[in-house]
Amino acid sequence: MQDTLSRQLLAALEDLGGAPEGFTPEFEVPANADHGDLSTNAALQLARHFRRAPRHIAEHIAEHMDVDANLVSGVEVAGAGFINFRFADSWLHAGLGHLLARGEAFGRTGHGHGQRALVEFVSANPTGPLTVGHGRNAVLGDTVATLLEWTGFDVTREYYFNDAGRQMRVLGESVRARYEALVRPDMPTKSVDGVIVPESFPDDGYLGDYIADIAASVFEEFGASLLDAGVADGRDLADVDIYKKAAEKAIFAEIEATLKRLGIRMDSYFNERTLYDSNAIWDIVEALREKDLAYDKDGAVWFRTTAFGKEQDTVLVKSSGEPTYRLPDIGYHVNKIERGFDRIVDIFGADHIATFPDVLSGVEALGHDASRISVLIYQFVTLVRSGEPVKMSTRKATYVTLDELMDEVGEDVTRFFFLMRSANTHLEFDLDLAREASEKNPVFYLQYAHARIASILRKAEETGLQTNGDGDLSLLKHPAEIALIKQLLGFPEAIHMAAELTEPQKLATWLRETATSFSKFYGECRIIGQEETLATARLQLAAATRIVLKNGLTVLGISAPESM
RNA sequence: GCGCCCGUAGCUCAACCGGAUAGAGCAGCGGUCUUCUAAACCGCAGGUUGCAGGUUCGAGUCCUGCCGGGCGCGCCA
Repeated sequence: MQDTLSRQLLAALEDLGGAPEGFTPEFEVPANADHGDLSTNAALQLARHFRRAPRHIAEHIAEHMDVDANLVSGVEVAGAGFINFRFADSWLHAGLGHLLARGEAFGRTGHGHGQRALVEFVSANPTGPLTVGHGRNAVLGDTVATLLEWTGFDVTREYYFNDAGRQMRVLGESVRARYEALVRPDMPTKSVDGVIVPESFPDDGYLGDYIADIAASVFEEFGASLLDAGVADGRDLADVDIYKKAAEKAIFAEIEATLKRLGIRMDSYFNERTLYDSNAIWDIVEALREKDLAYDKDGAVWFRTTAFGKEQDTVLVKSSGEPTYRLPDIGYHVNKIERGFDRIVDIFGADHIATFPDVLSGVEALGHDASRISVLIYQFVTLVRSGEPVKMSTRKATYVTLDELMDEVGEDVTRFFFLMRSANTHLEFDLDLAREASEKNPVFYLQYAHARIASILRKAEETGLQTNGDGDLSLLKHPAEIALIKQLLGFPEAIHMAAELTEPQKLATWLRETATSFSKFYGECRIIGQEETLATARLQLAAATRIVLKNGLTVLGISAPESM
């Protein structure tokens, strides 16, 4: 539609001497329905070029545009020089027919056809259960991935983790201490952050109950044999591996189960260690040295981030010889590009805001196209309990787990809760009001509209009306019907916009408008009991609405119930 | 101190690369079920878009400076 209008508009400008090279008119859907269905500010933009009043140009265009009456029923000039187009009913009816024919594929577009996308999200090291904060990450990432799939990309969902760092070692030591206490119940204890722990427990160890559970499973498998083997003093770091492995396995299993509850399945788990094994990170250091972007100082290797506008250079390799996280991060992103992904999306918490530009600089410096990488930053979720913010720490186990949240409000509400707001605004969640709040959650509004349509279709079938026939759609002329059709036909664009901007919240907002539009139609236009041809046509409009709501909810990962 | 994000109705949030009269929900007030699901619908009320400038035909949106909140600023990740 826009392409057609665009061509006709440019043609109408020929008598004025033509539009400047490369000029493309912009169209938008006006906020106010009085301003038509599609509007362009082209005349305003061209005023300077033609040295004429915008209104004058607009009028010229409106008069000289050769529009197809089957597509557009009206062209009007308004305001300072806007040109407003009104769609012809026949075009809307044809669109509705197309929608019904496409069914559950309606909304899918081919923008990304033939391209591969990688969405990296969650990426929590397996040191404990997923928390509410991880939930926001997981739901955003999964939904962005689905949006990209709907716009034609071949999408891979990837989870990045590191099981070789300090965090994981401390985790293993925590498990080992709990295990020791199982073998020797009389072992001395001490207190860490107010929790009684075995004496050998690390001071910065993980305090959650799940650590004891993992220790118990190790004890079940090995009995006391690990101590008998002479590693009981707990000072031999090599042996911590057994505990670490056990913890990693158990925690990953739990994480996967939690994600599964949310309807999320990862396609790939990427272990940071891969980058060490392949020597990739050391190749990067050398490459950066050659470009004079890396140098030695104080026994460490530094990255010349000042060359990219930073105030200070940053360390890539510590004087101990260990890389900082920045180096593998660069390596990881180069790896993503080398794997051939055209579009790469990272989902990061706000604490990464300052650091990922370094990574992009590194990728760019190594001669790769960093513009393929986009980063979705989300602000933190603050939990409020009894009016007080809850400090969240995985180590201290003062978190609320994602599972607990789902137990309380359900999976659908959990997903929608994280999707209904723009990612870069702070999210405050009052646990005491969780249940109450969930009943007011707009997700029910969407599901209700869907269930209501399902009910109508059931009832219509009982009445003997045709629910899948070819009614005469041109009978749909009521303002509420026309408004609803226009809304429904905007679905592919809503998906595309949400995907393009990586803002799933746009789709959630759009779906709410759709449900509202349907409610108006429902209130004003009865179906059952009307003259049969009209009833059949309206039934098809209802069926089309159901398709859009179902597809939209599916993209968001939320169920579309048949009844409520 | 420096960097990034945010500031819109009493509350929680929208507003599609700058567009026309800034919109919803909740809370408040008043209406609507003997007919397809009232988890709904209709109406009323609610605003100097934090403040002050600037850019232009036009600014919630872009720029500058303040004020307020958040997150970072380590040879931690």
